Amino acid sequence: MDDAEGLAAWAALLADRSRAAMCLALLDNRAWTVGELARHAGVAMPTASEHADRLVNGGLAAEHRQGRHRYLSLAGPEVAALLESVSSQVAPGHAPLRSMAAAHRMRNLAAARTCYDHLAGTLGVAVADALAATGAIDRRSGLTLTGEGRALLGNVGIELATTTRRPLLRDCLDWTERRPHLGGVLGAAICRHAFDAGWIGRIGTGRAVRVTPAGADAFADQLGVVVPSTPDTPGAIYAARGAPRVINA
Amino acid sequence: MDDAEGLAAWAALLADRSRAAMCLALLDNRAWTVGELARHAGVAMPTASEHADRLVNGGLAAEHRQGRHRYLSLAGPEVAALLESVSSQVAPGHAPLRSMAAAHRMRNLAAARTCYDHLAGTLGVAVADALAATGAIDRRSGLTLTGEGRALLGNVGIELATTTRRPLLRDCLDWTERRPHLGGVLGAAICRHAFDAGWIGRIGTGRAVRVTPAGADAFADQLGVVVPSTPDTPGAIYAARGAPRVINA
DNA sequence: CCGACAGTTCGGCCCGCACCGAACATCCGC
DNA sequence: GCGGATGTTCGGTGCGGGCCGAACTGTCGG
Repeated sequence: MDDAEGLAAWAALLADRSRAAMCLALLDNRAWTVGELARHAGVAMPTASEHADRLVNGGLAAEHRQGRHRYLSLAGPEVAALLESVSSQVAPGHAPLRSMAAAHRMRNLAAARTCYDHLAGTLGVAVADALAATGAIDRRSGLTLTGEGRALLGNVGIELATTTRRPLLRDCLDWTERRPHLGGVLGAAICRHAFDAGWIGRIGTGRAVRVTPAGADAFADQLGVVVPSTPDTPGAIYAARGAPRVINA
Repeated sequence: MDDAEGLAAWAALLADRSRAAMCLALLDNRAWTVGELARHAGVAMPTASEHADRLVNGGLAAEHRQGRHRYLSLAGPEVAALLESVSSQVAPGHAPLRSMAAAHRMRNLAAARTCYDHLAGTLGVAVADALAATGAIDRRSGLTLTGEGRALLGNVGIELATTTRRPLLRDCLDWTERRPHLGGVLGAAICRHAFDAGWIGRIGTGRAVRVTPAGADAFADQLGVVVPSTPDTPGAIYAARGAPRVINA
């Protein structure tokens, strides 16, 4: 009975359009200031400030005050995973797109994006499929990283952190593809390496990413991934939105 | 931006104490009538009826009308999994127990219970640990059912459905133990077999289960599980609550 | 020291919605 | 067909909370 109280309180944090928008924005694993979140959600700053209080007090977000800025980020990978799960669950009935720009953004998001700290969209699913096809991961009984997979990643230069209690790899239901992509330590390591090696880069300021020409070759040669074509988008479209800044070293 | 709308709408379904209580009740994978849910949540029937409408329209619950009864159940395993995930996330800060009876119920729930259609609590975690210890499942790289595991289950007489798209096995973070127990097809098969073979039985009308004496031997001999002691509880404690009925064949 | 900027606090408005009682609609058992 | 039980519909009430503008605090830059 008192569990219900806690569950309801937790859900209430997401049960508001503005807070939901803020949480989804934070899913890009970067820290946003209150002002940026306010612009993103389309509310005044006092309102966003109150929402920020509730998200932090409710344990959904962490704050990081620095000078006159107050940065918000998600409280942790568990929160991100949960938000993604809920999003995928909700996704089926999504509203029709109203403008060319929105459709363009949607195409970019669907093609390749980050999901907290790993790859998602057509690209993310393609990576998961390629690793399964080459035997780097095995889905016949559960989900496991094979010895060949470890060797492959070692050759590519992807290190897997072993000191964390986080699952090594886990399926994350893709929001647009409705099929699983890879999360966990493995998913994060691949994504990080793809950024570091210049295989991918952000489109504008959102979660969408673009595969670079060199990246397309690298994905194909080193991971056996057939990279889907990326529509790309002039960054100007995003210019109206507040730009989140990265603070973590 | 319109994702936020959907996410908020979904969360709003759970963002009410009464609806949350109803959903948690439905987690026992049985069908409850509106009246039972009303008593369980402590609200009048008209209120519960409206809540039922919203849960069904929102896709969280399915309804099944039969005569003058209207049975509610969770919409599916995905919904159950999501609810369990959220519950585990929320659990850490749980309120202190106010009565002896509540403490008793809590002990029973913590010892052994069902989580939708698989085993949870100390028992559920013990099963997962035992399968890992005997090499039936492998956690070194992801989570897989080994050949030995398949053989073991075959000997015990547990059949694994292969026609479903549901994951064969997956970790489900335990609400009380804060460690994973087994869900998915495997978790459901083990739980079903434990009921069918008389290894476990329900305590009262809730989610709590008790390991029978024969069951304790069977768990130990056939699955290598050291069964934790079950406090057991006189069913009378539960008598005040409305009793859910099982309708599925 | 002073403007500009980021964020917070406060007061007030208003909408949504959870809740109930009463009346109504169904269905069951006798 | 007649109670009695299960649910639903309909008004009405009250509370919570989302929102904003205005005033205030604190920080950075010069």
